[in-house]
Amino acid sequence: MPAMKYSRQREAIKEFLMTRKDHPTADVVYSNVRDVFPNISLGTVYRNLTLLADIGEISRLRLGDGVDHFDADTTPHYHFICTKCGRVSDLDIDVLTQINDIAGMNFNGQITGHVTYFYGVCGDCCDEQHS
Amino acid sequence: MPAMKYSRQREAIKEFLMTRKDHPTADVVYSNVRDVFPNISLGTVYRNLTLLADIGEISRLRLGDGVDHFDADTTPHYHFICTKCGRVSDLDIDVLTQINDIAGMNFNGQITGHVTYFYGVCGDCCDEQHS
DNA sequence: TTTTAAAACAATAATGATTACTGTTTTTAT
DNA sequence: ATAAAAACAGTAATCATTATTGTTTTAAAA
Repeated sequence: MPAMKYSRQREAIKEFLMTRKDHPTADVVYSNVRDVFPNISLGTVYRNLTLLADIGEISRLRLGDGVDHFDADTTPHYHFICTKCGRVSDLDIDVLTQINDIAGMNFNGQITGHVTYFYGVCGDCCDEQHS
Repeated sequence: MPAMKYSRQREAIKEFLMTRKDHPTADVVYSNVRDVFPNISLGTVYRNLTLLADIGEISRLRLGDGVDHFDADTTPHYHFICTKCGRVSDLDIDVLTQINDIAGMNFNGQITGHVTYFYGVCGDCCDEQHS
């Protein structure tokens, strides 16, 4: 495990991510951090996102849309994906630890966690349907 | 929507999938169907898996490991992924419709469904730890 | 049973997200 | 200041998947 050295690029990536709660993808991070570091490369963005995720400072979301999303909020919480506009948002509910136990009934093995995301139509897209 | 014509390759793909309950990936399907159709191409496998999924005869699973898995069992059910060996297995529990309602509290929008998969250590890998 | 149009095929090229490589620059500890 | 290690930019490679193309199957009509 190589010791981690400070880097201005990594700080900028983390800082950008903290300003957003829409769980951007790597290339959204890239195009935004480019405002501060015009020469930053996409590889650097990916490497640092992976690094930050590995040490637990951010989390990587796989929401089944083929692209990784990143979140500066590492506290366990659930996400919602709008099937109309694709937007990702946080849900304000407690973690459903009890479903691990439910799933563990009639199962030979140990269940330690789960990944869940909810889908449907977001508030904005609901409004559009009525206009 | 083009009319679907019969194809022996598609039938073989569906038939292979029905013999397996470990949710194989496209290239596992490919290498197995090749025993019957040595000239079948990977593109044909992908095209037919997508086609079968689109008409609801099979389902496509995105389990966050970067590879699509396929399942001939289209009845709604949950999956478990072993963090040791990567094996995917079915869970025998009812669908947790109530968690959609829980998630919908304090949320501005309509929640119509969820995707959940559980992880942990499967029975076989648990056994290995004690030997 | 030929004919014919559409769908499916095999082969292969292209795409898109992500990771790996390479030679140069930063960081940080001596 | 020096030097070793980490990080960088730039770019090439990888991997899963999708698209293209010219040929073969299918299925239905002539």
